[in-house]
Parts: sequence; structure tokens; C-alpha cells
Amino acid sequence: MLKSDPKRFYITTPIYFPSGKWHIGTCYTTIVCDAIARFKKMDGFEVFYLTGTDEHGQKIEKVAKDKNLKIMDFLDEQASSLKKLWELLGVGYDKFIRTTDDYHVKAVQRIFSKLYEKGDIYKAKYEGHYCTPCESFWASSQLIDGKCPDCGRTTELAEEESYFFRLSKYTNQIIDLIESNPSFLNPKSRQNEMLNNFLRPGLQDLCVSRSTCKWGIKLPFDEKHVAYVWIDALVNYISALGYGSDDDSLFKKFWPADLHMMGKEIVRFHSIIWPALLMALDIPIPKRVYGHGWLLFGEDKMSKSKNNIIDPIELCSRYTVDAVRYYLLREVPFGNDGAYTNRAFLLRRNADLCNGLGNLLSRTTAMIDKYFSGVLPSPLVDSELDLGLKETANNMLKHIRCHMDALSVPDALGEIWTLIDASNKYIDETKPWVLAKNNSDMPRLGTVLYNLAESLRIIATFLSPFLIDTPNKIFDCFSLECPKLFDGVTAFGLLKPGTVVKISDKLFDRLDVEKELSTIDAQNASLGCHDIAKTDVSANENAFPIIKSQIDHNDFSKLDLRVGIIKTAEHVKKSEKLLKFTVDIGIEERTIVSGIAKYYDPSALIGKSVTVVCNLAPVKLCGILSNGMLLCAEDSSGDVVLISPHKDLQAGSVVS
RNA sequence: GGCGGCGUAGCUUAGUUGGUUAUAGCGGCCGGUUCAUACCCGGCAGGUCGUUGGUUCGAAUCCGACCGCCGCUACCA
Repeated sequence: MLKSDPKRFYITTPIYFPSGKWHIGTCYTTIVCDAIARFKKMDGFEVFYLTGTDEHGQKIEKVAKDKNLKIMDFLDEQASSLKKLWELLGVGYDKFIRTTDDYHVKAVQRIFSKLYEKGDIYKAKYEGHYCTPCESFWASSQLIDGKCPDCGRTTELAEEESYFFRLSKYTNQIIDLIESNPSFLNPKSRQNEMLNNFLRPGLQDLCVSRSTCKWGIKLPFDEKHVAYVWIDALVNYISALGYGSDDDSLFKKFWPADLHMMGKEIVRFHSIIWPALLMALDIPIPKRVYGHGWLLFGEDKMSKSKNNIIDPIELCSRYTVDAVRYYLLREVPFGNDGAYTNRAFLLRRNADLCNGLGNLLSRTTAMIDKYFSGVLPSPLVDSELDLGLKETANNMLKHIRCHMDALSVPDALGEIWTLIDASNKYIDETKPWVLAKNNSDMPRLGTVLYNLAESLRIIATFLSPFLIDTPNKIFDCFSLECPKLFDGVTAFGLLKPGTVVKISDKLFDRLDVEKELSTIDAQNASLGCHDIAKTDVSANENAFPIIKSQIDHNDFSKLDLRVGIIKTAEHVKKSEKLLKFTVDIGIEERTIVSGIAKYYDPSALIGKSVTVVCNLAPVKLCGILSNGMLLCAEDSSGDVVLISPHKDLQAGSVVS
């Protein structure tokens, strides 16, 4: 007999940048992938699920330094805290890669050499903006209001030698890849974005090295340079499989990847740069790249609550891991952004997990206990009513598989709930409590309860890729183990009559939503949590950046801060963010451009006192020379406010 | 400014190529039931499908304008 090729599935999350605290947005991607990976395993695939951390770069160096830690100590700590989080959330990855791992470093170096020899990497000078204190180069587009994006100080023009990857060469190939292969990049709107914004205008070659940053992988042909993020980070998807090492059997087995999953913010790197690199290396292109939406933390409009518990660990310990996984997988429409609110979470938990699933198990096991002393009866007397239930169960795998292939995880879960709902309805229609009153109806009653037990077995089986403890609790009641594969599980008749059935504990406690919300409010208030509603956490991990390194008074005295009075204020044409001001700083009037158009109506600012940084080097913004800076503060919700003196002072008053 | 997307019941949302009374879930109300976690089952209410013109026998669905929200991007990430 011919052995057919085993079915394989390689799925990846992005590697996470360990500079801050982990939040529930990181969890979202990873849990979705986990569910897909588990599903594929049970569906007969040999699966490899990869996740990990992206550990190089200046920021890492800086954060470690600011925390007074050795870089590797800091990184070890971060990686292990992430692994702990995945363990808590039941994430069963097959490999956790760290870009500081030996084999990865070697693979990156080999790839650099290969591309260099091929001529796809070349050395060139480029002009950039250099921030001396930060020792970093920035492109014009990276500057924020003309200032260093890291420290906000003025930068100066300088030249740097760097290595470039000939990305431009691959423009047409990538266009062709996306256009002729619609399943490669999804959702479809991302294809348009990539094509219109980058590909059709033509790609620019990509700077792939840095000479100012030390914390990175050294280029084998030029030790003064380290790999800049692109090649380093993206290569993890193949280095993790042993590409470029002595043992590349996993690579041969699993590449090309079946699915690179990520948040929409990094689709560009995965759908353009990554395929181009692979093309340059003559490696096959991954089959699918999917950019999912963000999990947003919306304000709970229905209540006065403005606070949300968003710490995943806190959420799990309070409401169970399965409830958190269920909510993330069920409530966030895939491909779109989804909003997390405590209310929605609690309502979902009650409606689906307590009332739907938990109560079904409860009433079923209770009846087997009550009417058959806890021994599973035999199915003896079939009826028309049974057919619908069996059919629903029989079609489940087909339907769920279809949704999972389309990456519609919420719909896949919905499919399981149709069987849960059908089972609850089946109880109502068959009325076991009426059958129980009549001895002659006992065989029929036994059949009904047997069918319900079978239904629960099937439900638990299909839940097991998505939830962790709950399926096992259900199997436990029937003294079963979770099957390894879906194959053959949907047909009724697997459970052995005579099995001892345990009455289940409550799967999930029903909660009073209003009470729970006020408890959360009270707790947050006592913890001093401020309004974190409306905050997009995935884009906001550095809402309150860590304290910068200490300066002495001499450093401080270099700043020339003065009170200024706004004389004129207007919108900068062709700009969404910028306002142009004339500010009286006592000795003269200055033109200052500031990126606060979103927060202020210019006409309302005329005559107001503000704080001005007067000796900041001028910078051109949208063609206007801005000579100074208006001090502003931003809170965690993204609100930006000008800093003004408590009472009006003479223009030019010195701030010290 | 360029490109793209979205706007359907209180909330979340189905509506591939235009066609009978426009989904479904949650929440609300009413009824039924009692095995069960005040649960389950049934029913009802609630929508001028963002606004406005047009094409058509007929539009949530196609075209134009407008309003509102969002994403990507802006002289080499």
C-alpha cells in the first residue's frame, strides 16, 4: 500500500518585542494561533506551532540599562515571564524561539553572507538625522515633529554607511505574488493597501544594518555593523526550523509555512519584505499571511464604569482561563477590530458558558444520576426527535473545518453552540421528567439521556482546541479521555452503556454582571487605576514610558524655557496634525509649528500663555520653519494638553 | 493630501453576483416548563439598512454627492 504524504501544518505568531509588560493584545494573536494549531492537530495534521521573542535592537539595550540590568538577564527574565503567561493561558506552542539563540544568530549571519555574495546586499551611504545623545540614525519620516522619536531632542543631518537589501528588484515579483495569488494575503483590504501604497509606486531598497547600535547580530563580512530588525526578526520563521544549521530536517518537513498570523500593523513586513528575502534566497514563499484586527478596550457605555481590568493574569485568576480564551476567540470578529469591555465579557460568560454549556452538563448528569443512579443507560428506543440532534452532531466537523480554514474562529465556535442549543431544546421536546413518571417509558428515557451524553461527548471533543479545562471536566463526568483526533468522533454510539456518570460541578459560576462591574470599579478605584478606557493597548504599550536616565543640573540648564503668549494660530494646510503659531516670547515673536491640531481649535488658543522651548534647533515641518517647541503633556488615553502657567505672566518670563 | 475600508434593531452583527414580510445572538418584555447554575423552551417588541439624489419594474445591495468613524501612507523604517 502506498503511504500518502502526511498532512502538515506550520503556523507562526510574530515574535514579540520584550520591552514592556505583556498585555491582552499579545495574548489575542497567540491564543488564536493556539486554537488553530490544536484544531489542526486533532484534524489529523502534523503541526508545528512557533512563537517567541525578538530580542535585539537599541530599545532593548536602553530598557535594560535603565533598569540597571545586564541585557541578557533582562531578556531572560522577559522571555520566562512570557513563557509563564503562555502556560497560564494554555498555549501549547511547539517551539519558542529567541533571536538571541545561537542557531538563529548563525542562520542570520549565513543569510547575510549569501545575499551579500549574491549581490542582493550592498553597501551605500545614506543621509539621515543623527541624534547624538541617543547615538541613533533616523530617516526623515521617522522623526516626530522633526525631533528624535526616542528622546525628542533635535537631530542633525549626517551620513552613515549602511548595507542595503535590493528590495526594489523584487517589486514586480511581489506584485505578481499578491495579484495572482489572492489567498496569500488577507483580509483583502490589506492587498489593496500594499499594492497602492508601496508596490505600484515601486519599492525602495531597504536598509538592513546599523553601525550605531551594538545590540544585534554582527554582519559576518563587516563586524562594525549589526543586522537591523528586518532580516534578523523575519528569519526566525525559518531559523526555528533549522534552516542554515547542520540539521534542517524540520525545515525540509514544514516549510513553506501554512500561516503567518499577525496584527495588521506588521502586515507590510510579512507580505513584502519577507517574500522578497525568500525570493532572494530561492526559498518558497509562505502560503498565507493574515493580518487580524486589534482588540480595543472600549468604554463601557452602558454603565458608569470607565475602568477595565485588562491584565490577562488578573482576568484569568478571577474568571478562569477558559472564559478569557472563549471571549477572545468568540467575540472578536476576525479580521476586524473588536472591543473588549468587562460587560460584554461577563455577559458572554453567563450566556454561553454558564447557561448554555454549563447548565446542559448539569441537567444531563443530574438526570442520569436521579433516574438511573448514575449509570449510563443504553439507547433502546429511537424517535424522530433524535434524528435532528444526531444530524447536527454529524455535520459538525465538516462545518467547523470550513470555518477554521477560512480563519473564522468565532463561527467555528458558533457551530459548537448550535449543538449545545439543539441539545437543550432536545431536552425540552423529549421531556425526560415526564418519561420518568412512567415505568414503561424508562427505555425511552434511557435513550434520551444516552443521546445527551453522546452530544456532550462530541461537544467536549470539539471544544478542546479552544478551551483547556472545560472539555476535560466534561470528559471526566463520563470517565473518558479526550480523543487525540476528530476522526470518527461525531457518530453516536461511542459511549459505553453502564459507564458510571459523575454529577458535574458547576463548569462556570453564574455572576451578577452589575454587581461584578461595580466590584471591578471599586477595586480599580482603590488601586488608583485611571481611565484606561478607549485606550488601544496594542499600540500603546509605552503609554507611560519608563523614566529616562538621570541628568545633572548642568544638563537641565541648557534648556531655555520661557512663557510665551500665542498671537496667531492657524491650521497648516495639507496637514492633519499641525498647527502654526506665532508666539511672543518677550524678546521677539517666533513661528512655531506644533502637532496638536487634533486636540485644539486654533482660534481658541489666541492670547493663551504656553511654555516654549526657545533654544531648540529650528526644523522644517510641512515646509514651514518651526523655531521652538510648545510643551505638552499626553496621558494614557492619548489626550494631549498644552502646559500653561497657573496665572498669566509676562511674555518671556523664564521657566526654571 | 493620496489610497483603502466601514456606517443594518439598545449592543454585537448575517446579508457572495440587486428580487417575495431584511438576519442571528445578547439585552428587554410576555408566556410555557421544572431535569438543571432564577436555568431551559416558545413568543413579542424594537430598524425610513448614515443622509441625499439617480439607474431599475424592483436597491441594504449598483452609480454620484454629502456627513460621520477608522486603517495604511506622505521626498529611502
